[in-house]
Amino acid sequence: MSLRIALLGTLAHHGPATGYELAKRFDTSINLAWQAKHGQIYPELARMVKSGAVTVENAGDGRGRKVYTVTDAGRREITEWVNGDDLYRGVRNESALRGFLVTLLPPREAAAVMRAEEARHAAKLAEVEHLKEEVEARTAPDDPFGRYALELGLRNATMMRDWAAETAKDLENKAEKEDRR
Amino acid sequence: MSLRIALLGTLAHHGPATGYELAKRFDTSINLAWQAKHGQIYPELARMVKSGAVTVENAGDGRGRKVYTVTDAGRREITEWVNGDDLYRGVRNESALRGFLVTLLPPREAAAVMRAEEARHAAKLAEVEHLKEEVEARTAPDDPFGRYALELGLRNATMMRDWAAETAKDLENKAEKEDRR
DNA sequence: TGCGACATGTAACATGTTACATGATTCT
DNA sequence: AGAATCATGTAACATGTTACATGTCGCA
Repeated sequence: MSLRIALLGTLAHHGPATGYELAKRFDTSINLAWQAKHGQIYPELARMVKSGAVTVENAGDGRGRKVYTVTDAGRREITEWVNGDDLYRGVRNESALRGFLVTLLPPREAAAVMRAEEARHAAKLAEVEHLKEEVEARTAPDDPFGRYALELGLRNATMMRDWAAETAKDLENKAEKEDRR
Repeated sequence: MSLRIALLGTLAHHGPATGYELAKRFDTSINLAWQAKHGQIYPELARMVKSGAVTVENAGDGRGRKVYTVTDAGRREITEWVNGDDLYRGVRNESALRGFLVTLLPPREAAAVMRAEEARHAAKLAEVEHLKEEVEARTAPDDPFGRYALELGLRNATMMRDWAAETAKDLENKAEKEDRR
């Protein structure tokens, strides 16, 4: 369902696009909210044509490009979904799982694992900051599309990095205490 | 892969358990890191027996309970996974998607959507706080298993709630500005 | 005795990823 | 001419959810 809404939303905001273009948009700011590969996108577009949420048009070029456009029914679907309370699909977070399991290791090793985790999140944060600059350079300053999600991506990466750092610190303290014994 | 690790980790920390018990543990603190239903757990346990990560024993009671125990090979799998950098399976976040699409609505409606989002995250935060108290009452104060993940869950819910609130505020400001025009 | 929790398992389905397959256009 | 990118699609597989199917045990 959510993939469908993500595709409709992108079409509603940026205008008609091909499946290929939609796939590439999942590499930009919307990446922080949703993603999909073309192997999932093409079948979904076909389903949406059938159900009337979008229309197709053959671009008529040799490549067989197909341009998709949202219909009013499609726009209604977006509004309904946004107003719904679809939330919390099961959380599945490898970092949190690592935070869980790390206590099975001796504190020194555990701390090293969390320092590595911190580094990964710091790198992710830099990535999001870069993406933000890119988006800001490309879009009008008063166009908030993607801004809110970008802000969330930034906060999330920061939060994860700090959590990993503090967890590492805590484990390092524990290791030291153990040494003194 | 991660489900397998989550199951092994739980067995390693709490000791041998049945599939049913493992399923119930996914409703406690590990819920903030990973989850699974019994429909996924039983087949996975069968696979792990085959590959030697766990052993089974029939409890011998009429209910046909089967108790699973981690093997050394299973423990090794955990350590390897924790030390790996398995991270960032595609982010799929309905809240962020809502933050994306909300700008397609008029500011007043959009603000209402984000206020509802704020309320959902505030409720989630309360839930995690409650879970934390429960865990703290049940486990020894120096047993950090689950504590780090719980802390992350707390931070995440707080971050999401604040983000939703600030986004709502921004949209409310926009609506007001529009009214004055 | 009947209900709810305990207990295991499978089947059907939905979602998501990777690999395979094919061909056009553009740039060097 | 060859490589990279554009462009669409399907098949095989992995993961996750829901529904179906079956039976036990403890308690009111």
